[in-house]
Amino acid sequence: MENYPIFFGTQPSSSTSNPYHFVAGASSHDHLHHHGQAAGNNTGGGGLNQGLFLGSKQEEPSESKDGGDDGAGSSSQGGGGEADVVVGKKKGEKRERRPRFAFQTRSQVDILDDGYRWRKYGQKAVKNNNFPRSYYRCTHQGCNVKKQVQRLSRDEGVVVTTYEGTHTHPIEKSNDNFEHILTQMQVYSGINNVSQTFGNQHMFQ
DNA sequence: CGCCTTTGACCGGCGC
DNA sequence: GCGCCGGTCAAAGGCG
Repeated sequence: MENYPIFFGTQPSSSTSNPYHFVAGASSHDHLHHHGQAAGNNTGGGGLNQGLFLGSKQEEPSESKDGGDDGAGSSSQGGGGEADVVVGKKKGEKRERRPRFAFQTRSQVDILDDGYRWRKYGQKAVKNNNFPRSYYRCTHQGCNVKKQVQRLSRDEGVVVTTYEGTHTHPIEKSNDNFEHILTQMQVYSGINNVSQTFGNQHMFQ
């Protein structure tokens, strides 16, 4: 997972075929000031997942054993990959492919309230990162959306959140906070190979 | 009292 | 085949 090509400028990836060509739907629209709007796209992750993109699962070829402790930023970007996550059942059962998308915010807290209810089901230390990664699942019945939250060891102020799957139900709360999150949200745009920040860049801290 | 976090074990994939 | 590594399970405890 360290391989997400959403790194800021750390790793200039050639990324001619970067799968992450998504633009935050909310910000590309007018304002997301009205919460009702966000709740409207029930298919999306509360306005987030909507029309976003498919992430890729890519293995990093080399790197292998711990390449270094703080190597969080030094992981390879690999390049292209498939655009789906395979959640394989056993033996030739159907493979679910689900959209996945990651973004990073600068925040003091790991838990970003995006309007959904999440239950934590695991926490694991990952390589190249001093901070553990947390695994959450949407508690709504029948909704198997997952997300993982990880803090960069290099930059303690940056939290990477990865969503996986699509919500099958409307959002539960009005997400006022989320507007604030979008403000700080940094998304890697493969097109220009630059990370862009939405809204005002005044971030606390 | 119900829901959620915590935490170690377990499991499967992959590289060596 | 073995061990590493990331992801998930499930029991037990915590908190509102």
